[in-house]
Amino acid sequence: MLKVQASIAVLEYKPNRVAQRLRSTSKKTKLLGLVIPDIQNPFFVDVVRGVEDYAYQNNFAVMIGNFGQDEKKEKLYLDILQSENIDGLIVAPIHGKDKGVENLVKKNIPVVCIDRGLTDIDVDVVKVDNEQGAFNAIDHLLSLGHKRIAFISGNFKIPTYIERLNGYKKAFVKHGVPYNENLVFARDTDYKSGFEIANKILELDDRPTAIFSGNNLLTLGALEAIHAKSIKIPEEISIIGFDDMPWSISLNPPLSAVRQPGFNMGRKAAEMLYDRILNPNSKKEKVILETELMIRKSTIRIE
Amino acid sequence: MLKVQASIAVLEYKPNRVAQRLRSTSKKTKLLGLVIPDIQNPFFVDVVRGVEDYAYQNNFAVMIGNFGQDEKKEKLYLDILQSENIDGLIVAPIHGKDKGVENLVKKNIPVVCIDRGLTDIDVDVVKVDNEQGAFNAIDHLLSLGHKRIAFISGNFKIPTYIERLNGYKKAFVKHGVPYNENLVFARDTDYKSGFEIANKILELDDRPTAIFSGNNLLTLGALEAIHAKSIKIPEEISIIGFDDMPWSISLNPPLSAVRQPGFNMGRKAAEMLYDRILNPNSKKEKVILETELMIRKSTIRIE
DNA sequence: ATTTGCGATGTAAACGTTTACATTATTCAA
DNA sequence: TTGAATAATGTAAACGTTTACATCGCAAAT
Repeated sequence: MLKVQASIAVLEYKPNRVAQRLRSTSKKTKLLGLVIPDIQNPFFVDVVRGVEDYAYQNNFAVMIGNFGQDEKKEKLYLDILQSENIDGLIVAPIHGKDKGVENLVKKNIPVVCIDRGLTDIDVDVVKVDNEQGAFNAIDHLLSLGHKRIAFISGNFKIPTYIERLNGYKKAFVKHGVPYNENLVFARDTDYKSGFEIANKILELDDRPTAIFSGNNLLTLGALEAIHAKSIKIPEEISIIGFDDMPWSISLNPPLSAVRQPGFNMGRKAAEMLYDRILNPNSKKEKVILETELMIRKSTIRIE
Repeated sequence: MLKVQASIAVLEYKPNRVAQRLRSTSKKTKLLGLVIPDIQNPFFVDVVRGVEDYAYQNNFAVMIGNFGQDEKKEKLYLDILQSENIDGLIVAPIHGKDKGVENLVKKNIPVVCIDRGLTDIDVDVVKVDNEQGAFNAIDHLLSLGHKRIAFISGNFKIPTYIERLNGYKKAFVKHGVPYNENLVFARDTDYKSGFEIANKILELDDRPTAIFSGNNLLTLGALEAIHAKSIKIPEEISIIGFDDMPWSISLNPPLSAVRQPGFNMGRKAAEMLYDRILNPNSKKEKVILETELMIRKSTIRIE
């Protein structure tokens, strides 16, 4: 063994990553940024795990920022990560015209968007076929005879929810059922919104026979509202949610849901980011993954 | 306005955090490390949110490592964070004799332990009264007339689970019911373990009338196993879990649980870490927070 | 007008690496 | 044994700050 190598071993020398990152020009410093809207949402936890899985295998460290749909907070994390000299960034932009993310792309910092793309600029993105996923859910409900189907959505500034709304509408068209815009409600993407919107829906004069909720947390909030009013699922109201969870089967009742492959999305995004770092000028890639409709016990046929 | 200040504003100059961190001696660089066992566990997500909440308010960035109870992975993250020149670290050590964490403490790097302490060394820690929490759960079950109460635990190398076991035993003593060690099962802390152990329990000749599960994920796994066998909760078996979740009320049935204040634990840990950074030689602090017993519908009196 | 005081600006070294090159040591063939 | 080739080691500058100190400019006081 060489003398230098031997000393490295003896002294347990570990290079200082800060100094490395400061000096290094070749992108070998190995730090990824990951900026997500809501770490309480199990879907994004899966994404984080996917990213982290790839990062770990490839000796990257990951710096995570959770912005909770707060635009200021997102901006701060973007600034921080940039001034941390990250090699690249995986981000779910707060909305389709996110200037903060746009700027990073323009500065030629490797960026891949996850769950949602950017409308005004060409960027790598890995997402799910939201329109098809929502279509499948509503198609299922309509096939079961439901006509009044409420949609608890997140904010329509987020492209994901626009796409899900499109799928929702398309299914109505297919079944020749008129679409009623009074039945779509959009607010935040958290538990509380789901709870509150569901309460409003349940108090409607002509109560819908089914609810389609736009994400994990909205579903869970809606469930609490329904149970609080002792309304029976699925006998009195059907519900199907976007996003599946490992424990969906243990909910009351076992929840029908549109499954997104969160872990794979995260992993794929990390892979793509790695490619982008190595190859900054290659064509931007759009990866659209499939959803899967999980039919369990929260949806039922009505006459 | 001064000329220099003016130029800073005009050019939108943002200091490079990497260079700052490299040079700075005063601990003003503002980077915290956070190392947790399982980001899929909603309890730790709450902890992360608490830490992040404090960090955001105080302009710290947080670098998160999720080690999934993999000792090598934990070691790697500890090394990485150290060579990132973090100002301090919040960590849930993989077990009570975690040499990696011990070393950091010895090197005088500010460390606060969360959820679990270290047995061989004096360190700041914020945790919950696990013994009391488990005692309350088992006391509740025994008061309801249960005598055969299985315990689905995590690995007993983790101090948390030893403490929970102690609470379990203590409750038996109080009620004068003999404690049966064949009813305590310890493996990993994840969903799968909960599922598998519950399966084993449910196939026991003299099937327990109640289950106490050691964490969130174990509970959820156990629920799936019970439902898969179409065993009715609470009529045929009662279950109570350590860790509450926002959606516990929407589980089938609404879950009785021992609530831990995860968010507050995270926040408190971040505060303590900040103090420790500012004041490296002050006396180490132990903060023990209270749990709360949430009685819902998964536990029932038997004759 | 000159001095004093203090805020603003300037300067150089240092943090621990990488980069690019120069130098020294070792190996192997002739 | 010599020389060439190659491996190992040495050197200096640079990355973008902070630190500590020196200098400058300007207002108020003399």
